[in-house]
Amino acid sequence: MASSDIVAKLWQRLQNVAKPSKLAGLMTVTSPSSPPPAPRLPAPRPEASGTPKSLIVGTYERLRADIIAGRYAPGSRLRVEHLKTDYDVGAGTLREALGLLVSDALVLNRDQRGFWVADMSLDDFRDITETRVLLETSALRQSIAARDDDWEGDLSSAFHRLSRAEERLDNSQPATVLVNDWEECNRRFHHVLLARCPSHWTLHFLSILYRQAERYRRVALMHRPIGRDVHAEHRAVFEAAIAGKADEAADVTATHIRTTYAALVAYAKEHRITQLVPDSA
Amino acid sequence: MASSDIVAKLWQRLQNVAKPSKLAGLMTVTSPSSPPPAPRLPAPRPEASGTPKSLIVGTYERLRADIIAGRYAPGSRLRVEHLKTDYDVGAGTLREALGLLVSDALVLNRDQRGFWVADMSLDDFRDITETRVLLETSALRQSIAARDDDWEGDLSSAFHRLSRAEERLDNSQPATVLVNDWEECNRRFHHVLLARCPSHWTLHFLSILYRQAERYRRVALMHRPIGRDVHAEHRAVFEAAIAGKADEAADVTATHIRTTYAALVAYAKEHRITQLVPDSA
DNA sequence: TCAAGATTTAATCTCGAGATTTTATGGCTT
DNA sequence: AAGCCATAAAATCTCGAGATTAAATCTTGA
Repeated sequence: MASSDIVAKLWQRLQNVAKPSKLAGLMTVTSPSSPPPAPRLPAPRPEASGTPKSLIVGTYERLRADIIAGRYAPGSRLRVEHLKTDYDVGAGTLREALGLLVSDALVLNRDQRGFWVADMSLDDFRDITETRVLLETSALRQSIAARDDDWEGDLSSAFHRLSRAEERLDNSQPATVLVNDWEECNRRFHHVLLARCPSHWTLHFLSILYRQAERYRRVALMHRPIGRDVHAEHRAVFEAAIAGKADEAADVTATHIRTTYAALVAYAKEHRITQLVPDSA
Repeated sequence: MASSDIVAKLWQRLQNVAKPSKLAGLMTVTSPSSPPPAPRLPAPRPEASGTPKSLIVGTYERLRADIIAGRYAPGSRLRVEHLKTDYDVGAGTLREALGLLVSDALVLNRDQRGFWVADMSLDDFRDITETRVLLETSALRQSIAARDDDWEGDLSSAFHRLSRAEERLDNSQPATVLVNDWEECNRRFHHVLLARCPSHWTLHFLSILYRQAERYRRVALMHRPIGRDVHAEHRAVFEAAIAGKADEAADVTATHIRTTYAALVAYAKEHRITQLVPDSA
């Protein structure tokens, strides 16, 4: 309840929308029955992309981007009848795209009762964080145990690119394009780190958790840019992994993953105290 | 490759179908483009069930039961055009039901290329087993740490029922109805064990793994009935959990989960040597 | 005899309209 | 004034047919 409230406030700030009334502010996050709150600006349909994807997958990706970017607030309903005009596809197509999002647990679906965006809360983020620590340290140990020359080369490359992206972020104000850039480099670095892990199931679950964490990371990022400490953590993981020090790499990774959570909690508390104490309209 | 081959043989024995030619036997498991191998006997549509479910969910459950029971061989294609007549629903409905199975990873779906039953292999089962050990020991520790009187009562009840089901299986030949009964009791026992674990994500992933393991467990069960050692393991977990001995409970649980995998490997090897060395028709 | 390209077949993908269920609204009773 | 039931509105769910894409077959040439 309380943490969910805090996230709601963060969310509103991130979206730069006029703050609704006290009741509506709560409803937006906690209740599925809120009135349509989102501006009608879905991501454009890319005409000639790399590979010709099906309409379902294309719609799925556009919807996912919109959800992660916060165009649809957590807890808000996703009505097929409305969305199909926004995204310009049939009802069945949109329905299946939503089904894919349900697999990612970004969208929930109760039988005969429609779809809505999964809620966000600090408790949920902590759960995501700790589960990810458990799986990622395990996967990292297995990946390091099976390391080879190719892997070390790929890892060096990914680390280098990430470093450059972090420099760019460090030297400027947080801009969406830079955040997207860093996000991709960060994803790739973590992906390569675990590339030699033989457990497909562990990797599958981690990919789900990573996508979930994306929403929270984005909130934290827009307010507190990447610091040199984060870069130092990446460097420590990289060097330990290359050296084959599995225990050390796992420890640093655990700390690294938990750092984002701690940063969001810290910001949420500070935010609540200094800026959003007056909650009236 | 080799382990996948072994599972294919197990599968054929379980289904009691005439052994196809060498090529066809391999194709059935490894290739998605095999001719329709399954008998057309889908589960009947339950007319008046407990709660009125949507057609999509109903079809999903029928399909899942048929896949787990082995009516559709691993790797075989699931063509919407054929299935919609068998299950007597529209194409869109069947399509969405298949989408739900994709979430469970019991069915795969390549864009524009249709659906097929997920493959089975001993490697995959080992992965499932080890990932489940990692998550379930973690969840069990958290559940025990948060135990209370209600939980102990529920656990005693579930353990009692499981014991009775195991007695019934022990005293008779393996029959499908008894296996189904034991399966449900076993599921419930493990579910109650973890009921106090606060990590929803861990439990979510475990539920997926449990459903996956169901297919493999069923193969092992039909050939090697529940022994008293399995019952002893359940008792050990139960007593340690009630007593609050988290480390002990976790250790026994890990062994318990790995036992099923070891039993299937042992049977597969034995089976291959004594009976299926001649692979010709 | 083998390989590459064109034709045929078959399946998936997509859409719009109709049937069923849920939710919201208004009036009535206690 | 509060709670409950009937009515109305809106949304989900479902289906069949058409468009698009992938696979299989046949033909042609080297």
